[in-house]
Amino acid sequence: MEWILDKGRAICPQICEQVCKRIVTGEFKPGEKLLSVRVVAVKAGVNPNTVQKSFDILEQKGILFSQRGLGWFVSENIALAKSELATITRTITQDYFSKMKTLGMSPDEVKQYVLQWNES
Amino acid sequence: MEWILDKGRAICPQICEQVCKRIVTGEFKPGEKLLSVRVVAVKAGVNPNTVQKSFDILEQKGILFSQRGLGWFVSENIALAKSELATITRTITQDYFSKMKTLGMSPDEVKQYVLQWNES
DNA sequence: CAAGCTGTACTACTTCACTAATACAATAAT
DNA sequence: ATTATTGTATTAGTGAAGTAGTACAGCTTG
Repeated sequence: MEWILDKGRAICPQICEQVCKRIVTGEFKPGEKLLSVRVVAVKAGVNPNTVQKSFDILEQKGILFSQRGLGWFVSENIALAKSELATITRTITQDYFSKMKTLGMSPDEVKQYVLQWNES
Repeated sequence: MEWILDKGRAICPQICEQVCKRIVTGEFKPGEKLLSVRVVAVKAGVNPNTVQKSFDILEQKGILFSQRGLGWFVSENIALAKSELATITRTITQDYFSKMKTLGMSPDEVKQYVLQWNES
């Protein structure tokens, strides 16, 4: 369970994204217990409160749930994570097109530009 | 000269981008005098200091230059703005691919996803 | 029961980007 | 020369995001 976070972006949403992704890819299974807030915080090199906040958000969306004294668990309803991930993907792409538009690129030009992209 | 800025992103780089774009598209011509820092600030609904900072950055890159008591002017060397805009475009795209990768999408999958995108 | 895990809550501190206000310097127009 | 407009500089304040530290509550295991 590696946590590669991009400093410079807000950490909270990144953790949310990562959890959703791992659920969708099957790395986290329904009902599975996650590592504790503190442990994740250390592994990710982040403050426990930030992890807590992220998990709270995911709980509100029904993707995770917590049991006091026990830990955090993956919800049985994977569809929620799947849908959330799709929304995130969409939002990020929307933002990308929006930014490129302010630089004077039409959607079609953006598509062409992306197509010829090669590099990681 | 409209200034549509996306709150939520840092304003400084957005102003820099916009100026570069306008130079490249020919809206701002070499040697042309820009509106004053204060006027731009009002038009963009932003603080004059932020505009000043942005222009300073562009001056450092040789894209703009200032004359005390006179105003800000577009440099004769448009290639600099062109190159800067290309760099920005590239960086934004790089970031986009990077974000999508953390969501589990390979570059090829990203390309497919972008291709079928329709919406502004 | 006691110890050691958990989640939860709260307050204070730091940093960054931007805002706000003011003052000063240089140029042009009158 | 005076006035207005410009760039420039400085200081202080604000809000968001994250850090840091501490404390409390509930569950499990020995």
